[in-house]
Amino acid sequence: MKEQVSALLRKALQELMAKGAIPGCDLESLSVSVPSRKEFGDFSTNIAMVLASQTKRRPREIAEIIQESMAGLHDVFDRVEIAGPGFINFSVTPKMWVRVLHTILEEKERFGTSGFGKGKKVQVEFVSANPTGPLHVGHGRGAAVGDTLARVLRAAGFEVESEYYINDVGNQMNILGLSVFCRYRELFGQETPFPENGYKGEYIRDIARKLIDLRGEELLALPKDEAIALCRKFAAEIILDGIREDLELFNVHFDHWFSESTLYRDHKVEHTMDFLKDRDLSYEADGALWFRTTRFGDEKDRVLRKQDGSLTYFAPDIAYHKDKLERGFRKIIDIWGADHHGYVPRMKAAIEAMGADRDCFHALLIQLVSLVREGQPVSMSTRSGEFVTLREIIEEVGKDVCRYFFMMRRSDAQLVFDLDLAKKRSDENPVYYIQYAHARICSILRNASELGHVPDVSRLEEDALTTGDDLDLIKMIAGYPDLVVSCAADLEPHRISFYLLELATAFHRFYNRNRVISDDSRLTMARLILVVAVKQVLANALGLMGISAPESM
RNA sequence: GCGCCUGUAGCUCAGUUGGAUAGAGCAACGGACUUCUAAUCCGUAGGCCAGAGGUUCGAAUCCUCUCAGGCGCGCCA
Repeated sequence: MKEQVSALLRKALQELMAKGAIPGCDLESLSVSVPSRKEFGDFSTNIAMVLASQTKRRPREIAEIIQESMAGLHDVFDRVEIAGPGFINFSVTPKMWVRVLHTILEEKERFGTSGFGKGKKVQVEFVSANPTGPLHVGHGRGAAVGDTLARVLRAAGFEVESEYYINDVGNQMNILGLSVFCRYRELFGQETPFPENGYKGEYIRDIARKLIDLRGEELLALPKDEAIALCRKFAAEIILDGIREDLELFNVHFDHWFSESTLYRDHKVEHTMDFLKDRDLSYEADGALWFRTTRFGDEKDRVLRKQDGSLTYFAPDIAYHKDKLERGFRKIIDIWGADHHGYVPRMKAAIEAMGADRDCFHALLIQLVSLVREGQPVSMSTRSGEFVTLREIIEEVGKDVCRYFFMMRRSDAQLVFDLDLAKKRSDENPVYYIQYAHARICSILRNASELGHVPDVSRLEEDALTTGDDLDLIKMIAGYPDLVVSCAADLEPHRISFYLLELATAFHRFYNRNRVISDDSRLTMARLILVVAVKQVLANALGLMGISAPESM
């Protein structure tokens, strides 16, 4: 609808400009918005004020010219008014609004999708936790945000690939192997000093036990290095399988799992190092190899190869992102913990060094999640192995609640996860509130069906819905496609959760003040179609968040 | 010391990227079930948008400074 209004306005402006009645300007920046107050109509534009400020003419004078040129569109607008300093406000006719219902019922689960992204290839990489332990709540937030964003971008017409980067190379993997080996030996009564920086969680013992089930005491006889390597491989596989299961349980699916080790296997790290060297973007100093990131706006150069000859984490990461570029992604989105924010400038530098536009890379930073139970913070620390896993939370409060709660805040704001609230089945819990709206509609439809009322769009009469309550609801769902676009454009998927809450509120209000099924068969049909449309939008938006839309509760 | 993020109602937070009289939810208070699911609704109250300057027709939003909190500033990952 907004698009239609925008198009009509654009057409009117073009004609006026051609006649020289108003100053010219590029129509790209034309902004049509939904005003904050109902009295200001359905849509509003500030174009007259923008044009006026460019030419020192009075805004209202220009507004009047535009108003006049659009006054004839009676089938679309009830009113075109000038208000305030020079806003032009449009009120769309009820008939036009009712037509939106046709669109929704025809498009069904496709309603809200658009061609905004124009098929541009975009990659969203998220979670990417090291396979050294189970996913914890922090990873859960990244998973919820990343998966929702991927779905949102897809709906907005981007060609999206979601990816999990497996850090299966490097020191932390050796420590993992060593940690498991120590527990393994302990289980045979061979006391072994546990590494200072080892993984202390109980899951390490579980893995050691599984290893014993499979291989018995075989490893004790092997050379230590070999035994540790075996432990490492075994542990990584088990942990990664666990991560996959947890994500599946969380309704998060990846299109692609990318293993860091393949970068070495395929010599991509090596080639990247050569690439930088050939362009004089790296140099030797103090026995190390440095990348000239300062050429691309970083505050200091960064080490690629350490004095001891081993690579930093950064080196394969550059190769990884080079690979992303080579795979043809025009927009690369990485979702990281906020504690990695210092890493953004050097990654942008790397992107630019590889000849791409630095703005095609986006790092979405996810802030900390803290858990609260009975008003008390739940203590967590990864180091000591005392952390609450994602799986525990899902099992305690349910997948749907969990996904919603992680999306209740902007991703760069800290999140307090209230476990007691999450389990409450009342109006305080937004998830049940929203799902209840969906279930209620399903119930109405069941009752209607028993009475022989079957929603049929072809029998929808355009003047059957006239009350403010009916139209408010239509306007709300009509705005859904714009919401999806704005979430995709700004990479802010959390807005979906707020929209859902507002839509559910609008529906519950409607329900309490109006009857869908009544003696008036014309109105009954129209309202049935209206609630089917609301149900569809609720389901579509919940779907973007990976949350179920129950038929009954 | 330098850099990034945050500061909006008693609490938790939105605010569509500069628009009109700043909005929700919870908590508080008062109401609504003979009615399609009360896991619901309606009403009341609640504000120096941390503070001070600046930019302009117009600022919670942009710029500068100050204050408060969080996080970074590894040849860790």
